[in-house]
Amino acid sequence: MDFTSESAVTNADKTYIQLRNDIVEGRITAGTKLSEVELSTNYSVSRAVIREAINRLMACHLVERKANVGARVVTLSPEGLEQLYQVRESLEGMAARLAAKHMTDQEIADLQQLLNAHFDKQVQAGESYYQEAGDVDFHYRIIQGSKNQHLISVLVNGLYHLVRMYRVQLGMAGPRVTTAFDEHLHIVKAIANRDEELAEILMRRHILYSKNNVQTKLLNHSNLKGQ
Amino acid sequence: MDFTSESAVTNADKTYIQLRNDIVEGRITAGTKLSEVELSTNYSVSRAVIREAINRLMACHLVERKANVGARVVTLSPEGLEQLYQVRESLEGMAARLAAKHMTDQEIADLQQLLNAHFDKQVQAGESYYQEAGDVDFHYRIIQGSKNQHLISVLVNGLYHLVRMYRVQLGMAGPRVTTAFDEHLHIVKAIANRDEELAEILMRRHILYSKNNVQTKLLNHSNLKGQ
DNA sequence: TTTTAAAACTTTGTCGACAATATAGAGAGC
DNA sequence: GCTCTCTATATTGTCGACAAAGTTTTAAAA
Repeated sequence: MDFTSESAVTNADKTYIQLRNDIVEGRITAGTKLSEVELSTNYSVSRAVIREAINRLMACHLVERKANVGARVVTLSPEGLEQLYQVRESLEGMAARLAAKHMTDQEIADLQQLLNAHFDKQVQAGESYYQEAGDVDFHYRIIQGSKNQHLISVLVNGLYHLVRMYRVQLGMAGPRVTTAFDEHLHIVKAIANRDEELAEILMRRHILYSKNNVQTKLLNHSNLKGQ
Repeated sequence: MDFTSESAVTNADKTYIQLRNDIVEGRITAGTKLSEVELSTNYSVSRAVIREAINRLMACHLVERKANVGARVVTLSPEGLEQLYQVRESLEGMAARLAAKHMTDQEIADLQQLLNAHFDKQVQAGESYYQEAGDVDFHYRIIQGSKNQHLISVLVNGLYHLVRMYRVQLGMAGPRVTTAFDEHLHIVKAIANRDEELAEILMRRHILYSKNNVQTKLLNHSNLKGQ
């Protein structure tokens, strides 16, 4: 699940990752003010490393800071979700295009095998499996397959944490399991055929569908909370 | 030129901007090791603010850091340029699409007027004008016109500094002046017609052309340096 | 002469204290 | 009773010093 296998050598690294997970997974709720002293006692580190962690969280749009005032965890909103998925559509579409160009035959074979494995598990677990891990795995591999460092960095180190935050906090389970799987199949097929154009189009459409799905969920969510 | 009109309230802000400019404009050459103590004396601030500045520079891909070793200014390469422009193509294409949807009529009118003004200056200055300021202005407005915060942040606060670095350090003057202007005209026309699809296609093509132009320049550049 | 290991040194990572800015509260004036 | 100002308090921004990790130098052994 922590699909980046990021190496945390320094103390600031570890604190950043901890804090990030606590935010993404809702243990620190959206909109909360982040007090540096409070955090430094909670995480048992000095304010300096907390500040560095917060700076990194700003870089991936998980917190916002106003000078001399402080940092707050971002708040989730339908507009934010819309905009996030627009960027995903754009970047991951390009990633699929580049993956069709740059992935090795071996990598493509591995990807197909991954889908097969997920399909098996899905059958076993009664369709409830292919919701989180499988999807993330799939998208992550294609992003890596683009072999584009900027793309990889912006998506994996940046936006994907926010994506995960929306997913977790909206309690992503639900339909769209099987259909998403089929879409993944078609995308891989296009990549295997080295059809860059089609790979991009299919990926964009896939994310567009995904957006609509998540958006309705968000609306239900806020409706429930509103009552 | 400093088209972001970013507000630098804190000392770290100012130092970040100074350092960034010194890197982008080549006063600190690509590949240089960034010594924290040396910088802190040069910029007359403590190591803490230097560290914060370096962290922000990492976020926009202008420096890379290895833990316990130090930070280096990135080195420019044909591959890096290619990858950078692939991301630009993707994101700015989406920006144009969204601009066609979300820009107000007034904003579009302003944009057309901007192009006209640039055209006049271009005639006066004998075609050498429309190389930097005009181009940046144009792209910046469309990015803003997308009204997508993530898009704006990734491009303006992130990748565009690297784009500028390539431009400055390759000494961007040269042809492609008039053709780029025409392409801009067509893009604005598509936006004015609210033709999202076409706006995206034209912008992507525009950046693709631009990439090819810059790439040949980079090749010449490295050839010259190699001799 | 080459290789290896240890010690000296340089650089980064972390910390606690001080300075500057913003927020909250009390009190005076209207 | 309300508003405005001034003061007190709390929080962030900045600094210099110490700790830890990496790098270079030096010297000894093969």
